Amino acid sequence: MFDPMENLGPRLKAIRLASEKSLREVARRLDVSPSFLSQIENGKSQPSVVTLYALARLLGVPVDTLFSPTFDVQRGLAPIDGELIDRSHLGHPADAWDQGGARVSLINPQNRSVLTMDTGVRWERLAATHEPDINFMEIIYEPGAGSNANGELIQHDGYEYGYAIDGEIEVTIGDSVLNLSKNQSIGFDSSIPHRFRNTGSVTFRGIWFVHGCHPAE
Amino acid sequence: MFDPMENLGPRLKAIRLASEKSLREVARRLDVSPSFLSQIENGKSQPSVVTLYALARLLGVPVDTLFSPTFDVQRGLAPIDGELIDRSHLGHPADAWDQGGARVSLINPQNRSVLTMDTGVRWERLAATHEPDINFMEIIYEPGAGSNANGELIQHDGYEYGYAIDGEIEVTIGDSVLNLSKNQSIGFDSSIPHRFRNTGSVTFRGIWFVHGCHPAE
DNA sequence: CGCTGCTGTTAACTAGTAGCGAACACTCTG
DNA sequence: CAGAGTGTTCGCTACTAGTTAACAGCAGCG
Repeated sequence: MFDPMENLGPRLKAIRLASEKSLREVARRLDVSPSFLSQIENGKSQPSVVTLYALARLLGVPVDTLFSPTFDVQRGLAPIDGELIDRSHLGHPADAWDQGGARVSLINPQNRSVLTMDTGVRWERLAATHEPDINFMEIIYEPGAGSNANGELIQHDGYEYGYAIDGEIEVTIGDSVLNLSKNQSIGFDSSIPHRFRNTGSVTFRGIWFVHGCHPAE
Repeated sequence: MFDPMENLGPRLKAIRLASEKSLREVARRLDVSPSFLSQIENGKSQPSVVTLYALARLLGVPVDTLFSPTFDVQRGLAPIDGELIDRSHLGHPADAWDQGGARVSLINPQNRSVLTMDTGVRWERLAATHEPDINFMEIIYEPGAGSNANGELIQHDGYEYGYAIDGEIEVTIGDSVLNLSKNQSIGFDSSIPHRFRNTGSVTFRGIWFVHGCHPAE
């Protein structure tokens, strides 16, 4: 058996910080004193069930998330922990993760499954429904990084949609070379050969949606 | 808001009975007194967080199950609750704009097609491919605004994915009320009745993806 | 029938803690 | 410097989580 309380505090704190709420703000909305909340977060006190529940609600996470040390909201179990996933192939982006099972999946930044490529590219999964051939993720390209080390174009069935949160990225689609920068968005038929490359000097972050309408079902 | 404790006791009892364990047996394995367990089940006392957790473990259900007002023991997720659903009208979000034609579409913020609702809700289209039943957009909810003026839930075929760029929004899906705040992301089967409402004081902005997988596939 | 062993429920009590207010140290901003 | 924000610690108390004990009801068994 493992002690559920051990991780509760730190976890709560992590989630609160991730959602950029101040301790006092959460305390106020929870209708508890800031001091008490601090004590909870530092494991010096334990909330009652009602408080715990309210807290989970406020932070937008299922209660179970607060217990398991590593936890992936969508499947209710400790996930494949990112980082070390061996990804030999690099096939279709929509295959990146095995499709999870939930009908509803709300994910906190620190709970995302992460796929790190060797090239300074990271994909962080944003939701896992049981819908096939769909990937919803945040993609991060460090300066100089490209979707493909040697610069070749890739293509796959389906469509791809993206929104630039931060930074700028060079998008090559077919013959055109476009620049996608902050607040711009893009959508394209991904059967057209394409490639991304961060030619700038700041990290690029974008919300990406890959819809691989299954070639051979 | 609903009171989480109200259903906790009865629910625990139901689950225990379903698994054909006697109160005393559960109490013994939980290492609490039978009387106390009885009090919990009858709402005359409340367990501590540790006890609750142990109880959930013992009964083999996720903690959240114990809170959800209606649930299905088998699937562990609150099912679509029949009571308030009838809403056939209220078209499909994926039909919001007529489907555009390009294979590639890069859109600048100031060039987006905008759909303004009367309720302080705006949808700004982020890409227009010729893919049917897909909508990729930025959605903006002013404080107080809701996806539906009268607060009804809507449902439609397909899936919906969202990422919170700024602010916070209350998401009701089925029986669950979640809070989606900055950097959090969500994905859900949109055939479950759902609703959004900005209950906070700042404008909510999110990247949204609605995928209406046409019913007759 | 009484006895034993099970079921769940209630009453009275207490040890422990959930939660509080006040004061703390720190960092920014003006 | 003051002022407003951050989170943390201390000491206290009101309350409640969890206890034991006695309760009622139902089954089988000689």
